Amino acid sequence: MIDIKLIRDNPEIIYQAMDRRGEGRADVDGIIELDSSYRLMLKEAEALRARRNDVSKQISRMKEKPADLIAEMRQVGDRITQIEAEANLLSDKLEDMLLRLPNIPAGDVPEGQGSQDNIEARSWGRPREFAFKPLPHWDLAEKLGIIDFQRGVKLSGTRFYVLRGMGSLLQRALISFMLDLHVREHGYTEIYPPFMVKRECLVGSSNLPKFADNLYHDAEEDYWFIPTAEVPLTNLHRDEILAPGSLPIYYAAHTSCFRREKMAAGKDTRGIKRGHQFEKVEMYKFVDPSTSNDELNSLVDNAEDICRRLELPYHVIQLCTGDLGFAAVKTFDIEMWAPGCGEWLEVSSCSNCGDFQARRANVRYRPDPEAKPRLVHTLNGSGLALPRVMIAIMENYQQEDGSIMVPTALQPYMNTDTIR
RNA sequence: GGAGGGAUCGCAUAGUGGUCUAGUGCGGCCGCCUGCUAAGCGGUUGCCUCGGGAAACCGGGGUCAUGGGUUCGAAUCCCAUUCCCUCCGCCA
Repeated sequence: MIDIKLIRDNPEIIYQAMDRRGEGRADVDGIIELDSSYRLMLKEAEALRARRNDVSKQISRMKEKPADLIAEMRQVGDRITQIEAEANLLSDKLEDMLLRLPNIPAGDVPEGQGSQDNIEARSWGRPREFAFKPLPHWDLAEKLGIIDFQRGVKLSGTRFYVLRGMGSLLQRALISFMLDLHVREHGYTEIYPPFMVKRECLVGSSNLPKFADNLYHDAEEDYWFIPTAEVPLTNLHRDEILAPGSLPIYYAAHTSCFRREKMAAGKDTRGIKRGHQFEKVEMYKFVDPSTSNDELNSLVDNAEDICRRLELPYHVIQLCTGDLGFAAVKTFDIEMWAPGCGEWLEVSSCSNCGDFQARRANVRYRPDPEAKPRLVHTLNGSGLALPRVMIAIMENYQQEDGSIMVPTALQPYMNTDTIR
């Protein structure tokens, strides 16, 4: 959420931000208008309250209770109730509009309309030369018996699959490998959070109210299935004031993620690239605002480190203003080349959200013991998304006989050097 | 799921309709005292929001789990919800 005071005092900054994102300005005007009428009403209600407080105090000191004053205050009370009811309607509407307004892109984010305007920041490694025609992972995995697509569909329908034997072990090995690296070498604390959370957590992380379409929801208990560990991690410190010296905080979590993928019906249904349920290791940071840009760079590097150690060629893409996510100030995606299906796979997306989520989730810190609380900055990044890394491993490490070599870094976790 | 108890300023507690502008202790901060430390003494102490101000700050409103209600007036009374604790039941 953008600070209403910033919108109120510097609307031109917000107009420019919306233009850069390719969004309209209409909502901004609506917000400014609502805000001003709301504050007018609030002022009136508060003046009446001040009077009632004052008179009530006087009455309390009188022995004889004056009937006329009491009658008048009864009317004042009714009026307050009336005005506040109207003011609450306005403030609810205002809140909803603010929650649907995207974040302001950083000044150094390249301008652009959409993904075609993203720019490559750097690349690492060289794609392997194949002496044979590399197979897509769905053929490889099926032949090896490590992914069962048909039974996945039998159990749960389209976009579900079953990992089996070495397929399941490969995923588990990767999860342990990634978490170990983040915890032991990158300084993250491992977290195991709930996979179902309350509605307000989704508001805090920016998934609600605007993106309800992509979420699974249990109506009976009002539990929401997390689409990413970013949701519970953001909310770990919701409504808290972090003590001086406690920043930065680094968390890493492995969770299942649940997404309806309603918009993409029929797209990417082959293989394990885009399922309704998938595993991901997520990195999350709560940091001092002055450091968040540097923290983004080290976050991306932590994700890249996984790729390098798995010896999988990748490139880093900086998203342009038109492709930036709702909550992000600045984002870098990491993509791995998959020679079998012949496409770049997004295995990580690392974003600095500035104070956008922190304001929604009310996460603050005290710079020093006597200082007023300030909003933290939050950052999130995949480190990494499992299915796509598995695709990259299967397709890049495949051999002519259909077996798959295990990356050196994973061998201790799998007790073998080949999947056959 | 059933029965009962509870939620107060960082922590611990007091507070059953108007001197609560929420008291006290601990902790924190500032100062004094003091060979050093400890102790002692004095002062101070949250958060949100609106208005004024360049700012320090000043004034208003709100905040005693949350949302409603009763009342001129609610931490206090009523209703609903959430969470916690105890016991019973069920359970990986």
